[in-house]
Amino acid sequence: MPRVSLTHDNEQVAAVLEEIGDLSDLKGENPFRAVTFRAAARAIRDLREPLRVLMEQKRLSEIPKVGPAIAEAIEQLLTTGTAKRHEELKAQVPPGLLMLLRVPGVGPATARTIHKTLGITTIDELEAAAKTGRLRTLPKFQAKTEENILKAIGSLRQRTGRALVVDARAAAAEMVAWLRERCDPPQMVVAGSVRRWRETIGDVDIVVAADAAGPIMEAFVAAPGVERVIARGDTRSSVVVERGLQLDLRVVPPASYGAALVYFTGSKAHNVHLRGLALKKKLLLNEYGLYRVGEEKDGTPIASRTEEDVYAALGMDWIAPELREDRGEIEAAVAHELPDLVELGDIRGDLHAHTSWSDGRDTVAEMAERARGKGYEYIALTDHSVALGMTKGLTEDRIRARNVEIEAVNRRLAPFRVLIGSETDIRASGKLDYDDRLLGMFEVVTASVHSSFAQARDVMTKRILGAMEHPRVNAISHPTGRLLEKRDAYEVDLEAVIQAAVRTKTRLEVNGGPERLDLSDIAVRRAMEVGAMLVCNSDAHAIEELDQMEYAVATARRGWATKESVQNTMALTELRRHLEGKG
DNA sequence: GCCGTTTTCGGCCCGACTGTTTTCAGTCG
Repeated sequence: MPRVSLTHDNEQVAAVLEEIGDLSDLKGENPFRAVTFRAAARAIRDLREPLRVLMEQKRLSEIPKVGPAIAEAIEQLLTTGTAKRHEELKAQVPPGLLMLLRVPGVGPATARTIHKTLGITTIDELEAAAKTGRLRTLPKFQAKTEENILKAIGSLRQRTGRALVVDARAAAAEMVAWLRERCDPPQMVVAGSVRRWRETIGDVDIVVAADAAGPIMEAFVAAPGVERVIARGDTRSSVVVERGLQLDLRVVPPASYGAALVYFTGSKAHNVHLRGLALKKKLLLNEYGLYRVGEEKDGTPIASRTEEDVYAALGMDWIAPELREDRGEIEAAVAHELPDLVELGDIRGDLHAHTSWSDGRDTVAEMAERARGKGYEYIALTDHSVALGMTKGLTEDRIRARNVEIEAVNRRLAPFRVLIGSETDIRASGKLDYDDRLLGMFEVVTASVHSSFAQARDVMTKRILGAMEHPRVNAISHPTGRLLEKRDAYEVDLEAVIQAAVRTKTRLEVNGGPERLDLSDIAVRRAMEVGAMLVCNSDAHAIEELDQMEYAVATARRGWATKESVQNTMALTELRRHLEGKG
């Protein structure tokens, strides 16, 4: 999974180096050259210093995989914005071939073949060729391959082009910081789907309460990073920033702040339902306040200043933004029966994180110290099992070696506790990647699917259920395997998995990786209905990513999860009792 | 392209899986 880079520069450079790797592959150059460019990109994402500083201090060559050629490209990128090597490759490789790589199952070799023989450079052309059976004329292409490519294109098309919540939050935070610095409005909040923690974001809504809108609008459209101004008005402006993300700013009078917040937080369905409810009470709700019908033009609102006021005036409890999807939260609020949602502060530890022993960036000690710094009582370090060769999965010898390190850290940081964990692969056959003896070496085992995503639904379901039956498997990680805007969930009978979670006391993970959020909020809701237990995890591969717990908890909240339903809200002693018995 | 020596070029985290093949290339993680 790509990590969040330290700075904007670092991320930009990493992205270009990665693209050089792809282009070099497409051109058919020495494949190890591409490997190196990608490795350098990864090393840059792992950096803890800005590239610019390293360049100024002539220390670029200290970065792993950065030699003379890549250092030159980095310098060019940082000083001129482009790299010679990148431009040359772009000129030599037909535009569009890069897009073909986005089709799962199409790699550089396939892309090259279909371009050379059929002249195809776009996904549309590829789809047409597959539909008319022309792909079949190529060597090593049969009906099945054609079918797979069509399926892959189909799911590619279903993607919405929405931003991941992590990217939208970053863009929103940058803008909010800028506006605070320039104008410091008394009240400002990011509303909309960002505030509701939806898993993907269409656009970002920022609501500000101020008497004079002029200065803040001015600052908004002049913010760094604004690529295009769509609209600039007295109460509302819209701009487009990087990657096409749209930011809307609404300025409302301070007296209307609460009502505006309700209105701009949404969801639309929630608002429609609320307004309908208001009408039944002969009230009218708009973005300025709650009024008696007929008085909205010149009357004083019954409520408007805070959200709490507005909900209370409608005879209901305040509703957490994560619940505002019109999925029963309004009825529950009227009946004063809203769930007592789990909160970030309830989390006592993280049960899924990686270290440099497998594919993580940071050491056991660094991960443990950061976890302790977050106020946790424990962290399970769950490095990968052997099947994931690419991730340096742990052999028995390396499990033991890692244990020595963990024990030393535990002595030093007590009473904080590092739990000896494993993220064990569930292989295509359904077999776990470690035998029972090796599994017995771990205090926490989370099992997950990382291969053969295309298995038939019943095969995949059996595969996962089989793992859940195993007495040493405490949890199933990212149970559906989806990558938002990138890869669909695999076919699996999720209802059967949720039922099995209750029966076998296996926990279902809510994975906080912003591209996963898996289980989804919908599935969490179902798990709550049948009484399955969850565990909220960061799946961190670096110390900063421990903060991804926030996304896991938000997703659990969207699924109405309570503290009692999330296992890692337990204190260590209680947790240990559960782990021994399973669960 | 980079690395680490076997100091001047050979090897490059590698295993599982698929779809096409009778032995493997390509993709994925």
